[in-house]
Amino acid sequence: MKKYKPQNTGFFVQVYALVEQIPPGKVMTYGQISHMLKRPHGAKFVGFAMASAPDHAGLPCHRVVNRLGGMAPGMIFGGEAVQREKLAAEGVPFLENGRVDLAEALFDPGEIKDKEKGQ
DNA sequence: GGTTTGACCCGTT
DNA sequence: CAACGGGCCAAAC
Repeated sequence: MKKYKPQNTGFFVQVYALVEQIPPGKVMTYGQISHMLKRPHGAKFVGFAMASAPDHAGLPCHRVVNRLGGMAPGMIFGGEAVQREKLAAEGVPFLENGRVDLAEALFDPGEIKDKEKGQ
């Protein structure tokens, strides 16, 4: 019998809710999300949440990048180059070094609070 | 039901 | 300044 109840009190759920609020043309970093959820070193779990992303087909996990603005390895999105095209198609600016321009595309979490609070 | 792996970031040596 | 380890949720075997 599981003594843990993964319902709404899970770290993954909070990540899903946050990533889902990321608007097109914007991106977020694992560290930013983890720090937002009060997890000092939970950046791993944020990435794990993306890898374990269940039926969250509408979850823009491709908008979540690492601290360097790079994308996930392997063919998780069909190819790193593919993810880059997806972000570029949404209006996400890129740098000459092949990384996401976090200075312009980095989504501000404070807007989520204002949005949910305003509603 | 227990152990291991998994898309990372920050602190310390 | 650079490299290595730690951290701790959830699912799969």
